[in-house]
Amino acid sequence: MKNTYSIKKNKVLKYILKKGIYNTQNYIVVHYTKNDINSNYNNFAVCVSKKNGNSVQRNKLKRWAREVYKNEEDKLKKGYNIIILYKKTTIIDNLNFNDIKNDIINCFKELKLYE
RNA sequence: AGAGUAUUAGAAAUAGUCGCUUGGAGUUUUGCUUCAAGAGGAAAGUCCGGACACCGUAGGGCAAUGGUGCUAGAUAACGUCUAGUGGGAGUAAUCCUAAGGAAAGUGCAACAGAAAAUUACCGCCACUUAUUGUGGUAAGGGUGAAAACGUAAGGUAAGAGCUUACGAAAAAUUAUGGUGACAUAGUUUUUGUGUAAACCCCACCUGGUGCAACACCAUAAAUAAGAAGGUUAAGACUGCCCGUCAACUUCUGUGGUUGGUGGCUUGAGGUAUAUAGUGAUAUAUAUCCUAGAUAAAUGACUAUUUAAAACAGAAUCCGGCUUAUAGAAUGCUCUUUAG
RNA sequence: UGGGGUAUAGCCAAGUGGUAAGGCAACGGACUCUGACCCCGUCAUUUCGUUGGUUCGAAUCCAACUACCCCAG
Repeated sequence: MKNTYSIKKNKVLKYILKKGIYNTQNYIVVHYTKNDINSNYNNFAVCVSKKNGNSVQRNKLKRWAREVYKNEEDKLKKGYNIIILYKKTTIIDNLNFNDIKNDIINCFKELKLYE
């Protein structure tokens, strides 16, 4: 992930979740806003709730989301803050990597984040 | 066939594409290339014990609080472990055991029952004023979770460890064995309810906070005080000059916002062999260096083969305990059946 | 990372070793022309989050576990 930075401040996350535009799929919610500056980079974060399982399953969900973002990074527009949320009802037992991948790609398409 | 116990490992291999963290080397310069390494038996719960750091303390002791509680040993230490003793479960292998003191003192023991610790309701016996009385007695009845050693004989007015025989338990003491807990045997005395996971007594241990500890670097706002400087259109002493104060600038300091670095992984380490020991473990020699992230790395996909497989993710480190755990493998032991 | 607390009927909640008070709700009855208020009665029953232990006896004492909540920074 060359041109992205991770979001570290709690204030920024809350601002994006309040003011941002979002779209939902079966397992995933994506929020985004524009950056203040006309910049060449994106800010990115993944959130997994504690209701989604124990730490192994949460870690795996995070890795999947980061993997999808890494593969789709070059096609995206620049200058946005993006957050990927998992819904509280998603459980890892019935899921594959491809389900998550299709969800995220559909979200990005609906939000018109592709160039 | 069934059971017990101890230990081991806890998905693997090949090829390809993309990618993360740390370290080394190279190039070049802050990027790239290449090489190597990269989660567990419980990393979990945070239930104990330590290392380490800071605070407190001259050094030590007593008390309080809290904890532990058979013996000997191991260990840095422990509430842990090993080997035993006593008690309990099991045909057995084997397993379980907070297991000091109730004869230091206090408290409690509902209902029932006469009585829950020096007790007498019914009853038995004697005397009698002949009964709804006095005295003796605790064998029998009944209550209860628990009732003042058990059985038999003697004895007696009736009875009673009152006496005797056999047996049970406790205390003291002697002898033998054992490092010791304790065991065996004998003598004397006694038959004194239960509860300490109720207070308590006895013995031993115990200062507090915790890596978000702590150290260093840079840094925001406001600023007591001190030192130096000497700038001015400027305030005061003072009308002017010098000077001093104030103000100004810089530094120290105070204050503690934000970010970073260290602490951070070579250690009560691992592996192998030998020796000592029943064992936990210890000693010696040789050899090896095996995660160190910071919103948190160790991953994703494709193809082939075996397999269909759990519980589960390091966060300062170490020794234990407890809890979760698919299907397996290996060693030893016991019981039953058949040959 | 460290520390603390709670769990009792559908809901709220008392109960400090001797067999679980009370209120709301629910159900049944009574009153009323009908409904509400009022009145009477029933409802924890192998049982106090789960498991095990101490005790004659445990919601209560002890240990381990589960779920939820709070605090410091």
